[in-house]
Amino acid sequence: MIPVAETVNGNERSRPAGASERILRMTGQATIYDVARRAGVSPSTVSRAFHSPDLLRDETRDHVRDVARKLGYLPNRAAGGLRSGRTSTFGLVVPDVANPFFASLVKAAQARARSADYAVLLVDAEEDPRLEEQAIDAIAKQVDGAIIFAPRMTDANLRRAARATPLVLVNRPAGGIPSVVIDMVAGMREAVPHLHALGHRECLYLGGPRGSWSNRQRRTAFRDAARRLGMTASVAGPFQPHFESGLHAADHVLAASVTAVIAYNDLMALGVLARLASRGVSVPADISVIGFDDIPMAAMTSPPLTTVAMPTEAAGRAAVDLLHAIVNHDPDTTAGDEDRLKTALRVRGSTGPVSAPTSAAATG
Amino acid sequence: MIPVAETVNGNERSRPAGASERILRMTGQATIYDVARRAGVSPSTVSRAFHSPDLLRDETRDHVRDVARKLGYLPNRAAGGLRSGRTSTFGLVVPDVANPFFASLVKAAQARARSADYAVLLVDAEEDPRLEEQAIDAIAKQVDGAIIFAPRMTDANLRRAARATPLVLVNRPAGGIPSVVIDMVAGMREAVPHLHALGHRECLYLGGPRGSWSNRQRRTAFRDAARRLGMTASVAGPFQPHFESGLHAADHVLAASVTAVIAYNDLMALGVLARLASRGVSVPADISVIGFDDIPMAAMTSPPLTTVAMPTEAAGRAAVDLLHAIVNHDPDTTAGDEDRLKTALRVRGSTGPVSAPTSAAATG
DNA sequence: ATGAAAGCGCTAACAG
DNA sequence: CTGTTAGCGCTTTCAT
Repeated sequence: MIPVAETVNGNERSRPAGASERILRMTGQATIYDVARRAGVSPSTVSRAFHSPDLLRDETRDHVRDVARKLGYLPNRAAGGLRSGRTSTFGLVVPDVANPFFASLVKAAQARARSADYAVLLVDAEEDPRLEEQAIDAIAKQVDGAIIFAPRMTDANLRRAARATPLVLVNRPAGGIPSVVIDMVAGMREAVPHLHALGHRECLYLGGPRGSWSNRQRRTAFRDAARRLGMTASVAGPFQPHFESGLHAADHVLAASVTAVIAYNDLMALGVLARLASRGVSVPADISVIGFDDIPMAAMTSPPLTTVAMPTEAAGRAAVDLLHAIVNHDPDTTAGDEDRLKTALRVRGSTGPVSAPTSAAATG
Repeated sequence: MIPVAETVNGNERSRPAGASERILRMTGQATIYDVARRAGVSPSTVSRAFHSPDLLRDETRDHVRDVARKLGYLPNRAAGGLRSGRTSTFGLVVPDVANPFFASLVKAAQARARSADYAVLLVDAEEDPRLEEQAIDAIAKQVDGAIIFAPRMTDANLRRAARATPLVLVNRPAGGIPSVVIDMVAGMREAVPHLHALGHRECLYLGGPRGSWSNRQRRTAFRDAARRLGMTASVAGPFQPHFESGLHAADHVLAASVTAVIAYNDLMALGVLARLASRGVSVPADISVIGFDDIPMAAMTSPPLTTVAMPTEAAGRAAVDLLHAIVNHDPDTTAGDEDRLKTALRVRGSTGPVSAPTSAAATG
């Protein structure tokens, strides 16, 4: 038999304690012990060189770091987390990363997490409430806390999940759990009067996913605002929050013979726009369309889509900040906190008033 | 002093070995020891109940699982990984999650990873090559391998990173490292002749990010294809691959007085479209525009944008499959493997030929 | 078919 | 300032 190799990639490998013959591990990686040995210090000193540099003489610190770099030492955070109880990782669960709305939230959250030196474990729940629940359980122990965008999970399940790891909910308040919510009601209260001012008297809300808290918020606010102005308000749905749903929903719009439409989100609104155009209906001359979210692409239809802008990036950052504060027991943060962010109607392009209201539409 | 609590959330907590007085931990979570004690078995049996169920009597397995569920036991994968060397987590590094192109890749990869029971650690590198490198180092030890979409990293750095953890590169071959590449050259070889057939004789390529491998591929293929057909080919750029860059780039298009434009990606192409429209230029009557990527929104401009469709979801899945095969030492996978996926020109809407070629444009 | 014991790589008391 | 020691929660030989 060939004698056991003593070096891997030129780096000596050994373990001081009881272990005598230490060989190469699967991935020839330098551990904290290798660095310690090579630098002629103890493992604790290596650890301190990175985590508590001020406890070390500058000289020692620099030397250790130098050796570490030479050996290509990369710390195993999971191992450290096991001991310290802190993984420096946040979970982030969203219904659909491919949806620009969530994508920008993910991006902002990721950036913010990084600047606080946290990694992000992402789960795309594929708009499936069961996956949302499973996801939280699956990652609970690997993270210091999680940001959950799960519009369809029940309060009970959310609370159960919150026992496994600190949670921050987004756009989905559930008693006692800290959350960041975007105030969509305010946006609806701008959008409906806007349509009214344009002369519309019959409007239709195209609903989002079944069971979605956001959708209930928007729908209720829509009905309230319309009723208050004496407008005829009808609703259709539920629809999946996708472009394709908008294409399909456009037929409901035409059937309902309304002059104004507010869609659950931009993707749907864009779908409506596209289908209406292919049906020869002119927007906004014949029908006005408003969508929520304000994704960048909404600006580029002609005329540009009027939207209710949701501060998604701010929401992503706020969620990370809140979670960070909770995990680190910042004094000025109480459990049950709820960050509330504002929406704003964003009117783009020409939106001339319509001629005259058409006949009433059924309320569903 | 108050005697130490023996139960947390109703679950007894204790540790068999040397540790005598075990108290509650920060998050009152059940460990494998709690389950073991409660089920009257050893920790190894609990572990086996989940990982090697066939080694146990059905009776034992069911009992243990039952107790585990009752106690709300969630395994700490990081701890297991420490021992077993497998974290069941993949890293995924992309330049920009908010870009629909990457978002759909992330989504597909995530879904595929989950179905193989892997978690995904996501890093958004913010189009910054330094962050790309740091990201890999930062997550190397927390993952079993990583999928890297880093168009700007150097081969040397990539190879260095590949020593830290198994890597699969996307759209960025680097000698020896397994990769999944989308064959953009083929797409360009369809797009340019398409424009030629439409009567165009002067075309402009709007370049992507500086240093991007993808961009070099597309640009070279563009020049070759145009030259072969005797077309006047010019290029502009580099541009950031965003909608806003397209708005700006549209001015180059008008200045170059070409009749056809191929943009680095859809986002830019849409920006060009928007700006041209606001300048009163009619597409495709005056100028033809083609973009790469084929994001869903590209279908909804009027007329719809002609695109070169990139199989992003397939790429995401392929990358995960390849990485999975490598990590698990599947026999039919060799290091240096390169999966190659095809693009396809997707012509949408009316694309009538132009009247006559304009004067030549400078080649840059 | 199950248990006992050792230890993954790291950090945190506690000593000096 | 630095070293020693003892685990974090889990998996895995090695014994039964």
